[in-house]
Amino acid sequence: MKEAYFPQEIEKKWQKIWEDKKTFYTPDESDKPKYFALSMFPYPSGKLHMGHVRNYTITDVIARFKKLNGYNVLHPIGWDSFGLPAENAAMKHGADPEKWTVENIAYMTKQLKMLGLSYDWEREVTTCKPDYYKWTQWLFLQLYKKGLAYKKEAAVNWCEDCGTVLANEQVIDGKCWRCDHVVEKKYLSQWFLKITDYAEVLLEDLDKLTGWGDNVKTMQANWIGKSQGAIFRFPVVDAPNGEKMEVPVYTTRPDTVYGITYLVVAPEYSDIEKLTTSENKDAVEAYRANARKMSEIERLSTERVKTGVPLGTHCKNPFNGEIFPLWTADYALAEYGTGAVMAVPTHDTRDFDFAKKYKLPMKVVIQNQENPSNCENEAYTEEGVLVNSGEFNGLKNTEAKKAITQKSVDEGFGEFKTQYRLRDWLISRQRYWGAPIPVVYCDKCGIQPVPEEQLPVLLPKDVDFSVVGKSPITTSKTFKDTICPVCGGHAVREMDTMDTFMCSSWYYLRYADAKNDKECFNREKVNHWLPVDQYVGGIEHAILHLLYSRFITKALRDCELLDFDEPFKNLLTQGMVLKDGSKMSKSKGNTVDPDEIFENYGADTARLFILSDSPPARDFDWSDAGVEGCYKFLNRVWRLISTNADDISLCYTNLAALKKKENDDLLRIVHMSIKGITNDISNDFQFNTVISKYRELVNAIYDWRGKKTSLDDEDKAILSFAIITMIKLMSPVAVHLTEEAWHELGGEGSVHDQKWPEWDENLAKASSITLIVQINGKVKDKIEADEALSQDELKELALSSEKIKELTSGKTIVKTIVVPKKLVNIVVK
RNA sequence: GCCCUGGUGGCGGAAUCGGUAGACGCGUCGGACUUAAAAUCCGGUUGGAGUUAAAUCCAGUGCCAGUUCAAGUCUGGCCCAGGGCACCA
Repeated sequence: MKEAYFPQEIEKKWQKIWEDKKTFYTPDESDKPKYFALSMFPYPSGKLHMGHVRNYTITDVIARFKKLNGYNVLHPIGWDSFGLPAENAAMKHGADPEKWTVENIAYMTKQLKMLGLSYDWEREVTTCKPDYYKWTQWLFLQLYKKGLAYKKEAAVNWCEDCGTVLANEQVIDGKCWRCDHVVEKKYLSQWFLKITDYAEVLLEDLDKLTGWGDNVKTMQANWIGKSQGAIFRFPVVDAPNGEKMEVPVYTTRPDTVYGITYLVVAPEYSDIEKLTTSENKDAVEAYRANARKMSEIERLSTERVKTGVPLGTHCKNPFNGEIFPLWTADYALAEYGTGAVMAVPTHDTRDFDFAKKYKLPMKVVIQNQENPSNCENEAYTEEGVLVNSGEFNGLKNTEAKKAITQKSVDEGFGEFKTQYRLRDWLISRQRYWGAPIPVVYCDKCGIQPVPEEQLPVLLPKDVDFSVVGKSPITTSKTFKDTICPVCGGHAVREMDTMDTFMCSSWYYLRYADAKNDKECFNREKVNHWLPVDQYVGGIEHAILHLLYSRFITKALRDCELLDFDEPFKNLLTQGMVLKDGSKMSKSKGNTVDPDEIFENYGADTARLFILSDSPPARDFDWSDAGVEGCYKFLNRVWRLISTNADDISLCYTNLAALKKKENDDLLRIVHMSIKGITNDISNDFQFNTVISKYRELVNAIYDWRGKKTSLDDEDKAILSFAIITMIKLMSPVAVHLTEEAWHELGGEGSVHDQKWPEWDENLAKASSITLIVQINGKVKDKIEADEALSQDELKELALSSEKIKELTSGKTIVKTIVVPKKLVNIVVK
């Protein structure tokens, strides 16, 4: 065995052998239990960054650990390869997005292989390839048949910079998630998926996800935004055209209904023109025009002073017969509830601000009996008892909610209503580089889905990427015109492509059956491998990808394509990789190129380091000194093996020799290491402590060896056992070094096909215990003791300590607490 | 405003059950080896008091209370940081 550690040489060699021997390929059939370990697949942006390295290393170690523990592990990888950056690069460099994407995938594949990841490359999926997007289109058609995909004209989020619409989930603080450009509203006819049909079950089933962090679950729950309240319909008393009209409102505060003093409709409210008197028409029109011009950010700012104008008409409150005016104000949102709000200034802070500004009347209807408020300076939004509320006076407001709504139901002008904040998922994109939405528009037959046997609807190649202001796909001369599948007449194709999140919301299913060209996946195979046992990825997908995937899984279950309802059993959201306290980014210039690390230190160092300093869920601060430290440690491990190689034999299973040495400290430390490392991995994948335990073990072997001038056979057995076990324990992390060492020591097959070491509970502890002796809870003495001692004997031992005698002399011992094998606490006065 | 997560040395962090606070590493200081350096090895490193040196003592896990023989860990109240949601009626 070479004396020096040359990672670059070893790593290349083994990567090739593993690939040639298909060491990490996964059969579908196996008598072992299955385990599906999955990283969120990458967008092929060009090069791996450290976030990828962290993500894939974590999942890789999990996959390897499970494999060594007897599981048939599925650990695949693929490419989320449709999307705007490819198209932008095409526009900039005149290249084809496909070419750009394929080249990036090739480069990043090389990098992934350099990292030594145990992927089954036979199952690689690439969302931009026709053999994949054919099935994305097919799934869209199934959703369409189920009534879960529909087209409608609506106000949608438009990013001028990206030249496309965005889903609600892709608008962050009024800006585009990808480019940060301010998002505008546009009225367009677009395709939506009915995720709102699943709002309740998406919320409810969060409880089933015991393997997910609360942070992600609450984020999803907030996003779904369930609230319970009532709908009340208020008759209009003076509609200008004499029509009999009513304005429905949604409220979560039916208990305040006697306090209504006006009503607000959103500027986009559908019936607003019919509700405006001729005298007020001009002012209302001007107000609406102004609201249209404002950006979402401006409009939704809570800081902004509220504005509005009266419509001139009035409604009647069926509860008390009061007449109140109608206003329009942009603090009412057209898309939520009914687009109209009943205003109770005394008990809602927004209504209060508005009423103060326009000097609208206020009426207190809820009172805190101990500390009544007249609501002159602020709204009273706490709980209380109803006043000025007719038959409901004296009721607690929590009870009144139900009673008042019930009355509206009985009298026919209201109902109980559950409302969600979640909106349907807009999947149309006015871009080229995506899966074409498989529908055509026939002059006679209207919207027609493309027949399944005609899939895939291929992306045209004859497009001009230099066009501005429209999708490049519209420049194709071959794509647009087609034949109607129903009447055979002329039809035009849908020119929009699908949101890439549609492609990524089912890719994990395809891994179960990646090469199937007859179906999107075989139902049995998908039921066998799914749900994913461990999913690992960034928190930035807490809502977007994870919510969409949950929805698609449930929808496909309802389409009877699979038989489970949650795709990801356990979720680990890994923290960000930081440098100098902030996220690595090109603009900040604080990135570290993985290639350089591979070149200078090797992949094993990179893998070891990225796991070492922080638990996976927390942010990780990159430090060059830390990398250096890990490299030194691997050198130390290598030296330990190479300098002792002659004394190490794989026949360490010479149990007789080991048995004789049961009290050997090293033997015990090895067993403790196996136990500790196994538990740390099993318990939330605490790889940082796993690595400190590697170091402790290595240090202990060095210490033990340093104390021996010569080794007898029993010593050699212990040393062999220690080093071979160390190699196995380190094999999921230092994948190349351990493989090389395994072979140099004469090991058969791959170290990655061995069994994970087991520990002996009796040996996985020190041969004696350190008894802690406390007085009044403070440590005063430590005594080496036999662990077999009884409680009384421990007490005796503690009291016989000279130090303790001295400290307790002249004092009364009130009580003595003995914790077996650990501690004695003497309480004195 | 509501919700989630976190707060421990100079730094990253450790501490299954309430039972030795600071494992392991980084940094740093001192030493060995060397003509010298690198590499490697050994030792110190929470703060304060104390001593020639030690022994030893005191304080200490964001703050304030509480429960307990014993609290980083449990309970109540607060402060700070990060993240999510938010004119959602």
